[in-house]
Amino acid sequence: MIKATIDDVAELAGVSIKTVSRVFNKESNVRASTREKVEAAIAELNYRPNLSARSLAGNKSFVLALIYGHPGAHYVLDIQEGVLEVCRPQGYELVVHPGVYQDKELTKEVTELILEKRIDGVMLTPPISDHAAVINSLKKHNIPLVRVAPTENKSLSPYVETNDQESSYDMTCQLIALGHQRIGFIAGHPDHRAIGLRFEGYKAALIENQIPIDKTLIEQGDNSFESGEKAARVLLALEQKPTAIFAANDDMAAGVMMVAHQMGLKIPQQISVSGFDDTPVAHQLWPGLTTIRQPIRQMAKKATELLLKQIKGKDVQLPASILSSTIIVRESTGKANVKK
Amino acid sequence: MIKATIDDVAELAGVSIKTVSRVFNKESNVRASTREKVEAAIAELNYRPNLSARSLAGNKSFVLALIYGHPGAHYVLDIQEGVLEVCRPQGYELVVHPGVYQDKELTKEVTELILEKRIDGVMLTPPISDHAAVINSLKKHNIPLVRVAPTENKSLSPYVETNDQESSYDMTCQLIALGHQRIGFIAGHPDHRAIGLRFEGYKAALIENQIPIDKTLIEQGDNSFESGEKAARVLLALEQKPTAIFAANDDMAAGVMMVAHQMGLKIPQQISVSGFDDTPVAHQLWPGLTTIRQPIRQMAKKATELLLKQIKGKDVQLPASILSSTIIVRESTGKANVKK
DNA sequence: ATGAAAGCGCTAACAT
DNA sequence: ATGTTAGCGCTTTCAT
Repeated sequence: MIKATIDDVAELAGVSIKTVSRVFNKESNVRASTREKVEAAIAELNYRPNLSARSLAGNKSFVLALIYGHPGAHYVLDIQEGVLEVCRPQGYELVVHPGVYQDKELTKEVTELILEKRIDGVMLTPPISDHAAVINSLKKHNIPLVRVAPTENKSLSPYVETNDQESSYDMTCQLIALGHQRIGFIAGHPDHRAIGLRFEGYKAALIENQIPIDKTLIEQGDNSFESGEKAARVLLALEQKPTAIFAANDDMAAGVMMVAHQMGLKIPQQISVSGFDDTPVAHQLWPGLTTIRQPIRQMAKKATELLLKQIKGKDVQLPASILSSTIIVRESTGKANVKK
Repeated sequence: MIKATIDDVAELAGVSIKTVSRVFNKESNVRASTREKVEAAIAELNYRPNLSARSLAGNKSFVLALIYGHPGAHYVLDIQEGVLEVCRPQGYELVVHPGVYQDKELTKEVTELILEKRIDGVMLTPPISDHAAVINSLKKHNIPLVRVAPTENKSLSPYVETNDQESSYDMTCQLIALGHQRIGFIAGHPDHRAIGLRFEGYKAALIENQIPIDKTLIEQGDNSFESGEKAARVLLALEQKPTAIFAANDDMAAGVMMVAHQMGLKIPQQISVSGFDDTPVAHQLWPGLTTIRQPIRQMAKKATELLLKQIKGKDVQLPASILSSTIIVRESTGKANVKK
């Protein structure tokens, strides 16, 4: 079936195996006519080079690793599929490694993985994109690295990011335009730095619109639904309730909606709610959640390109391009119901 | 760093490389004292065998492939992590391949993947577990195969499954016990056979309880939220409305809840709703969705064990063990509100 | 522009 | 119980 080796191809094409190798690796110094002969032989035999042999001889594995923290299943799967879409056609495979940011063993785990499997390049996703020890170890071993949405030490590796801060700013401005003045904010998990930027966007919008920042309106969450519920219970029990709550992710926003429903508050008439991420939950909730959609798959594709470029020894310039998120307006936000 | 080769270890331990190989591969015929010497040398040099060399010489890749259809991001990620948990400690890596059941190219894609990457074993998840062409191709190439929740041709490969049908039966009985007589059912995508069994469970429960099966209460969905909405609009517009709706998955159940909310129907007072899968959505909806949780991760772990057993040439007996699902009761189901 | 020869680091088959 | 000798199918180096 696929038993053909480089020798078979060489024989059929009437050249040496080195020439076949050159054709396959798109090296120069092959006459066009020779190249065609070889390509015909490859096609006829349905030849595929043996990866193990290539790796052994060339000291490369043709394998990339994706180390992911857990910002949600859809995020991870989207990243994963984006990477595959780009790396497979270029002959690279992907190995995935679920990592836990707080795990003391994480750095060791990752280091062993890349050393044992001779990984050619690594991609890190939030929150691990900002994990200093992992990054250092990778740099030390000189492994090509690319990060998705890092917030710190951006000069350490190529990366891709999205305009989270700007989107949050826009979302907040939109709420203000709807007449909201008391806008609650539920911040994300502190380990997850990229989500921290969302808070910055919120603050910037308030300042820009000369609305004082009221600390009682700001709660700390941890990205989970439950933390959203907890924060909402605090915010909605305030004497001066917010008329809108902006949660740093959809899961927490879903928690807010749950509490609002339980308290008999009408959304959006009595309380507007908005989230961030546009997870599937966002449009399955009632009412539909106004949120922000990141171009996750495109980020993954772009990042993979940057990684492969590095692996192939090409220069990658910093900073990488920034991809834009989009506000998705659904039914959970509406005009402020301000008592006059 | 990890530059030590088998020769270095052999030299340090004062034995031949073959003996080192034997120790590493846990072969017999090594004296205990020799084994210890070798192990000490391995530890001292932090030796890790080169995977490529092992693959090339042994004609094995130490790589498994997971071909997944798309039954939902959490399902996929759960499976993936379950597989990794078992295969990594045994020295196997995992390569993932998102496949589309309807894609005409799927069989070719999978075949090329296993041939080019010299995959040692393959796991199929629903709905691809029942994809005859893919299975045949794999069998033809003699690749060890394990399937998650197949419904057909079960003798073709080892597999793991859960008691979907029984769970659906139990869920339906539970609704009946709450006084429901008119129970709507929204069936899943016909390509996804495992979900079809859920319908069988529903029917069995009705028959058992001598409730006539009313075809107007049965709608065909496709596993999507939108199809759940569509089906709910039909069911809830019936002259003789159901008092409960059981959807074959959570996404469709979420669609039902959305429509009920829009129609101003109180859940569960006017309409009970239940789903299947216990996706994160289930407890983020308001009210919380009564549903069924499958032991996805355990299934994946069990399946991986079966796959590795096959790869190592051990006999695997059919049928494989059946793991049990659990009914999770939340607030979306309640007593039937039957007008007397 | 092309080829010959020497490994890459391991396993397998066969000694001993 | 342990060692020796050939490869596995490529890439690399160095000729030509």
